[in-house]
Amino acid sequence: MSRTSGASTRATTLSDVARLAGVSISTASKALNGREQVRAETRARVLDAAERLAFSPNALAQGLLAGRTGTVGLITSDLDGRFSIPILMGAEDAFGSGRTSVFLCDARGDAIREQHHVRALLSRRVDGLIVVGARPDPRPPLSPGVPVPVVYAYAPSQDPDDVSLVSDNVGGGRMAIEHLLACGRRRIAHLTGDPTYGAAQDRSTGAIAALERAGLTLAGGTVYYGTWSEAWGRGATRLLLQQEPEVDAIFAGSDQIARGVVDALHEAGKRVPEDVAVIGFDNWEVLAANARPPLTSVDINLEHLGRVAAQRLVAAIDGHAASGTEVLPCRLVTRASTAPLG
Amino acid sequence: MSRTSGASTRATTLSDVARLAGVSISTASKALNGREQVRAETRARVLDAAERLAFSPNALAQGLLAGRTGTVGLITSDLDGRFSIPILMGAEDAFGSGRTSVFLCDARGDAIREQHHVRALLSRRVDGLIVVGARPDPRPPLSPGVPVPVVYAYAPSQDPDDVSLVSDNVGGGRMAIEHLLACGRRRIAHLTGDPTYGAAQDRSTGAIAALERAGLTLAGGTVYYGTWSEAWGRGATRLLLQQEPEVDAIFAGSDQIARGVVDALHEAGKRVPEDVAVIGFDNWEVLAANARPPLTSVDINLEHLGRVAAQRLVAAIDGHAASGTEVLPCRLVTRASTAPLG
DNA sequence: CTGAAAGCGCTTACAG
DNA sequence: CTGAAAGCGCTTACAG
Repeated sequence: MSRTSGASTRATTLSDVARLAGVSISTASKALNGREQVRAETRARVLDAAERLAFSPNALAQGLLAGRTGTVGLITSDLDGRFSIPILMGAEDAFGSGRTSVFLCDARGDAIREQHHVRALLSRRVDGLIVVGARPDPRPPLSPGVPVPVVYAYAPSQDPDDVSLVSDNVGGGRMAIEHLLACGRRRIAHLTGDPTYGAAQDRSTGAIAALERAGLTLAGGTVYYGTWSEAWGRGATRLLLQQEPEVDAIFAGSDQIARGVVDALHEAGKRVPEDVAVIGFDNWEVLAANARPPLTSVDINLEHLGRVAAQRLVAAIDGHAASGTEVLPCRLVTRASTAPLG
Repeated sequence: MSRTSGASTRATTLSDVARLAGVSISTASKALNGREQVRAETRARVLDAAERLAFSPNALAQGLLAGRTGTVGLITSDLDGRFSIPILMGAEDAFGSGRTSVFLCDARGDAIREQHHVRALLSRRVDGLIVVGARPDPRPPLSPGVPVPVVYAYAPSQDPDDVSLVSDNVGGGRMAIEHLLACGRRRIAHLTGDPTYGAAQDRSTGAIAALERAGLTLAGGTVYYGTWSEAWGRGATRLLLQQEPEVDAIFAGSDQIARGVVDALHEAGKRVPEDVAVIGFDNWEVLAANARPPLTSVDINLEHLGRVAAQRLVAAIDGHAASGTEVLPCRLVTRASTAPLG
């Protein structure tokens, strides 16, 4: 018999504790929960009994009584785990250790599967839901009638009355350009991904606005939209170098694109950052930190997003419902791919 | 008042359904649960009432009765989400839709935090636990006395009696070499990561054995151990090319290393795969698919690992406890970085 | 300060 | 075929 065969032994219950301590169940309950009306000596006896029996109160029974379970559902559509885990970690932090547990469900971008998970979670009486979208564009809200608070993170709900948390992509774009300007760059291009992504548009908007404020326009005359891939980063860079050989900085819309940019610059005989500074977006560690040189990148702060999502959810559960979309700031992480013009 | 303010309205209960259908609670229960002893017309009436009230049975109450909750805890230490999400997806598939929900907790490599999560999950009466390690080496088992079945995935337990599931790294190393041999390569080197990782040792062992079987030895005469980074992949490749300029294939111990290998080969004027074939390990999509050329890689099949972990856990919960470490096969994913010698 | 009783929402023998 | 009763493990008024 292995240790795990203990699965069959009944868990110790409050009445076991009460019996061992020689008190009633209600007294045992009060003693364990720190209620006032218990004699110190009695409380000690109960605590001791609980300790010896390794008593762990049944959270199901407690939840049934309280009408609150201390559980939350996190529904994601994250296929490679890049978004969900940081958001989960932020949420765990915000909920505080042990007070709340998180059900994580992956809907895989499928509305049916999502609906299915919502139903299962509601039958488990989660106190609330966090919905993490697959891409950072407005998404349809959960079907109406969900009886618990919902917070949308990363991808906002299309319903402006819902509580949504998104990254400030406009601000991130501005931040990237301002950093390049501070490095003394003046011929700055912007190569980015799929133009159907709101995030691509927003980052461009922020970038162009920051350039305008400095009295500049984009090198190459326009934003280079394409796909979120290294290959496009390379191709767009080659194109750019033909049209604007004197470019001295490139703002890439993602770290993947930035990786391609750096490679293509090397092949064209350009030094990074001496000749051309490069900045990425997402701060995806495995890509940004291992590039040659390591990439300066705009971090969208997913862990913080998760933390705030959890805070808003807790507030809503406690009846302090907010509403509307909240935009959270990005953060610049500087590495070797950007530096002042020597 | 937004829709989410519905949080305050009491959820509909079985007795609401019974009242609307004009039957007793017990009859309503039987009708909904498909028990035999209910007249068809009565059942229809109950089902209709449940439908109209959007009744969703309280899983807490059911779990309290059944002594089983249909929940499972997945404890991970995955900082970037690379392992947990595929494993979670496999587990979700294996558990079957809706029958089981998964609590995901991130211990972040901290034993205290892990212990903490275990306690919280046990108080929620999970039916079992899956523990996903931070790195694929044997790890200390959960503290004894956990009253539910535990399955260790990715990183095995140090206790050989525990149920553990690991990837066949020896087989993966063999597979990589056999593929290169099948491509007609004969001067094959192996550059890999941190030698304190059992996985690094295992992959090397498999590689060397496969070479021996073909009457060959490693190009360069030895395994090049280093770190799991692109930088090491580049450095090791330069070293190798000095010592063994005629190398015609490189087996890299990870995709990160393989990315560095490819870059360094290009810089040395070697074509991939014409002059040197390159194969990676992990099949980390973002790295492998975007390399130039895209990398052939050994996939450790995390989703399958999760699926099997869930199956073993379900079996143990049902009293069919297995024991010991089970080794799951890897899978070769071919891309353009390997090809037959022209 | 302590304990008997009611009840959270359900299921399952057990009578009728 | 239907329903009253007991009980899963706990907490919380309410008496004593």
